Amino acid sequence: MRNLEIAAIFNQVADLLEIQGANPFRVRAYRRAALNIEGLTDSIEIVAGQGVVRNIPGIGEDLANKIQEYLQTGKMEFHEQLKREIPVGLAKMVEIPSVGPKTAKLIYDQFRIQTIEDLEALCQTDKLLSVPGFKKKTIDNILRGIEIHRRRKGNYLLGRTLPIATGICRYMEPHAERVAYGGSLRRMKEIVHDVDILAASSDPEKAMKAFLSMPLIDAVLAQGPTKASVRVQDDLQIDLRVIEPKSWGAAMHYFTGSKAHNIRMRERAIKMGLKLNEYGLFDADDKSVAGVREEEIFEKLGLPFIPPVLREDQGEIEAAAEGTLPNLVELQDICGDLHMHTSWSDGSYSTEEMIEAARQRGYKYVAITDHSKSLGVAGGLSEDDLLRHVEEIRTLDAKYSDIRVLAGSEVDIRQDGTLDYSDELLGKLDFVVASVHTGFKQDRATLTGRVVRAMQNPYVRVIGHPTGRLLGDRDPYDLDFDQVMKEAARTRTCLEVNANFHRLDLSDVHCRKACDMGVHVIISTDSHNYDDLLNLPYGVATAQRGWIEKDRVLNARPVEEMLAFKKK
DNA sequence: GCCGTTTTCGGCCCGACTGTTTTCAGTCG
Repeated sequence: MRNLEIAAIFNQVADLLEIQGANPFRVRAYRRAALNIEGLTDSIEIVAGQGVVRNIPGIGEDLANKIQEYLQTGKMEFHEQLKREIPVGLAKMVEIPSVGPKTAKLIYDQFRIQTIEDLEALCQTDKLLSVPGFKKKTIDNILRGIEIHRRRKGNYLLGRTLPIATGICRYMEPHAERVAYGGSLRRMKEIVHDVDILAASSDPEKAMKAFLSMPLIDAVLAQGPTKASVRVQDDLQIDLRVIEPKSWGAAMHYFTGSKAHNIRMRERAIKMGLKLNEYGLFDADDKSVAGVREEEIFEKLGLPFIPPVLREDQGEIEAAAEGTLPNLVELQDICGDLHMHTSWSDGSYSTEEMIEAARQRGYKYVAITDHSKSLGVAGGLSEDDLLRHVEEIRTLDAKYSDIRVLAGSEVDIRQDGTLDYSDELLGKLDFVVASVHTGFKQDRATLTGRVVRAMQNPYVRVIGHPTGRLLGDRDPYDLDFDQVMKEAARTRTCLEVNANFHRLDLSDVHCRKACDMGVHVIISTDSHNYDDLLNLPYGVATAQRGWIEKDRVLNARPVEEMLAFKKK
């Protein structure tokens, strides 16, 4: 997959063109192309091999040629040329908040500054004051921006950020008529960069005042009558926008994004002789056609409601127009959790305690899947222990009438691709998850071979956390997903959508690919304690972002039907 | 640079806040 490489180059070309002062629409064209290549489920080499690069939205003749050139030579001459004309350091400089392309270019032209360190040093002299348009405040802002840029990790896990946003909404509720979070958080992206809060109020001043007096604020970055930005712990930025209640729906749509989705929606509005902005949908006479409810906006644009998780301009508007939006799996469809650990291996609670917790969540079934023997660090069970554990599970299963308890294992896929227990032993279990926990650094062919071999085992129903990634901590290991998914479809082995918000593995992009390739999934929490059970919504949202429909999710089926999904 | 219910040229989404300006450019989302 060289998709990300090409997307990164297009993004850098956009940055450099912007600094050169190129046509903004040309810049946008590169950005849009980058975004669409990033979101592509297939590898760009394959798409190019089939000669259908131009089917990707935003890729025309010119960009198609540039992609071909890069795939064939490993370079893109236009990109190289831009790098010769403009120091790449300038592209880095625009990453500083408050420094845009114009400022970067100006500073470079006047002072030949091209690194952030040099810019900082320059700001500490008074040389910049001689430049028209630069006064102390501007310079202070640049220095502050440099500091934020240095400190910010910029990437915040969905599961860490959502509770903060929910807390702020709860805090704001008494001070406005309606409050909600929007942005990438509402779209449930695995990583978000900030928090967008929207409030509807006929007294914006009151709402704004309440927001700015929240105790958790470290600094106020900007504040106006209807819009404010603040920074809280870990440099997380929170933006608030206050609008009138009559604009609630339009504003929710606008602030949920994505930006690419919004642009497409506005273009659609224009074609229908309408104008869409955060205040509403307006006709040629500037009369409001819709705005109070988000659903109205879609209705008046001739579309069914598009769920926020799909709003990425990845074909959802076309699908909506054709009436072919997916029948997405929903949280309430999930009737059992099929991956969890107990104190028999590295979980925190006893088998009975975990069953009880799952039962209280209303699940109809649960699989207890502790680690297997070779995973010593996680207290993997020996064969004898496993047999005793199965006995315990059978006893507990008999005790409960309202929840079915399946005896399982998360069996290790060993470095040579064999499984950690014999087939005879696996045959005594109801439900087997197979996972890679070691040898992440092996080459693509070896790792792919291990997973493929595991899927060929008749007892393995699902591959756990298929890419092994830990968001922000560990890259996914190198798997040939075309091969893995083909084999998963052929052997009717499910792939797990691990709902732990550090993993979300499969990712949304891989879910979409699974969808396209006829692979079934299981959404599991991989719980090690009670709190982990609460992660399920993140897994469901990730599946939704990958357009996964209910009938593709095995644990959205009754237990007998789920178990009857036999392997080939 | 892309694209087509205004189709191969001439458009391209829209508005808030900031700082420096007296009307706007730059940045951001």
